[in-house]
Amino acid sequence: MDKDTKQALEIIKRGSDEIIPEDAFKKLLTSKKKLTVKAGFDPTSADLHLGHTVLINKLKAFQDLGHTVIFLIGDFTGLIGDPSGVNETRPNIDEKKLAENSKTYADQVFKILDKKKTKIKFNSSWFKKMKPDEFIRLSSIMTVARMLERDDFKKRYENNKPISLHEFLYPLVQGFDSYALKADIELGGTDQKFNLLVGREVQKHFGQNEQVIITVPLLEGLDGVKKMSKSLNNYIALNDEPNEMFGKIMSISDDLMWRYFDLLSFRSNDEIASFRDKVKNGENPMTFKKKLATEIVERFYDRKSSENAEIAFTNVFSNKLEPNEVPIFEINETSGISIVELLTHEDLGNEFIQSKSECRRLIKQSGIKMNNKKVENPDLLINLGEENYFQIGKRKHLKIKLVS
RNA sequence: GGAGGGGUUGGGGAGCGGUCAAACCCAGCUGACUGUAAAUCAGCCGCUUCGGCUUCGCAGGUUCGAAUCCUGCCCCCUCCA
Repeated sequence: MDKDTKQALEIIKRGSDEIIPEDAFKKLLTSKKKLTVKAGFDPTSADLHLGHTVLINKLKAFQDLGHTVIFLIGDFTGLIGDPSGVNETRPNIDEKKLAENSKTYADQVFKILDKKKTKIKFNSSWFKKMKPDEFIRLSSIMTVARMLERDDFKKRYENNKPISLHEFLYPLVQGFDSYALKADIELGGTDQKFNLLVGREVQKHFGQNEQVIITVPLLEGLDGVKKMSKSLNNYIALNDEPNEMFGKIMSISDDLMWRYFDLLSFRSNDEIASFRDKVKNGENPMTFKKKLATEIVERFYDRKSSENAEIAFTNVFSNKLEPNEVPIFEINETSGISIVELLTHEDLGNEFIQSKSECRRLIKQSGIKMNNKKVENPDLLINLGEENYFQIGKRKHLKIKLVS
């Protein structure tokens, strides 16, 4: 194996979980052939988050090595919903929604991938044409017993949780995509392993070379334990505002930070190793967490935004300064009102405090500051003409002017 | 078609005539500590004019009193065929 091939192998291996079969992969690399690398995404929800980008980053690595990347939008598979790792049936989604999501997906992905070098495909384009008899023949490749071997299905079956018939079709449909695209390599999350392997079987069944599969780990969410997902609300969305994105990254634990470095940063292995050393020798991990946050915000926005986000973060949280941009609200009343009434005023909506009960609770727990002073009396009267600066907890800041 | 099981506050899941706004766990929120860390600890976690009020799939009913019993309806699951 020559030096370039070796290096390529190393790049692809970083952060990857499994390469199956690895020998076949090495052979592919050695052949110097331009490889077709496929990864599929179901546009089942509108927003991508950083967890999804682990895979996209890997695609980018292939792209940078000169291979052909196919970004497959599962607008057909989306009708099924991938059962992988899921404990219950996914709801079906209507086609219109899928189309909308597909578009946002593509937009977000090309903040990482080079659009010109990427092929976008929709699997509806071949499945819509497929005749029912062909589809049935496809489904005959798999057996029910095989499907029930899968952990997720097995558990559901044992626990008397429903498994819908269409969920069995998912791996086959995904596998057929590989055949339709003549994929040499397919990437997926570790939870996709079964589906990816079925792809090999489908290709074999139709007399095609079997793809090599590469799995990448699922990124843990902000809690550091469960996988990042929207439904667990532990995610960083690609379209989170720069300050928010920065703040969320800063809130992860030190341990998790290294995981994020490995899977999300484009820094070299050597550089990351040197960061680790420095922390081990007593440097503040925050320094490096900021580097990570800056790199990622810059990837999805630009240099300026990421710098501003860092400054804003340091001001508000380290130096406890008032943020630069505090929203100001003007509220009309005929006379002075209590602080509870003010903060729960309908003109503020539900963004800050949900109810008067919650507001009183917060005051009791010393969670509300007015003009940097702890509020202790829920009946505190705010007079007409006053403009006050409120902090609700650590994160919510606002100014309210009471006028007649 | 038949037989069972079930729908409880964001999720999971107790409760099975009063002591229930409803155990417990998770998530979330606030405070202390900090590097907005994480971990930990403490408190909170339906609404309220703090008297109460509205909640336990929906609609009725029995009772002094129901999430708990009865009737009907809707929804979900499993098994047999």
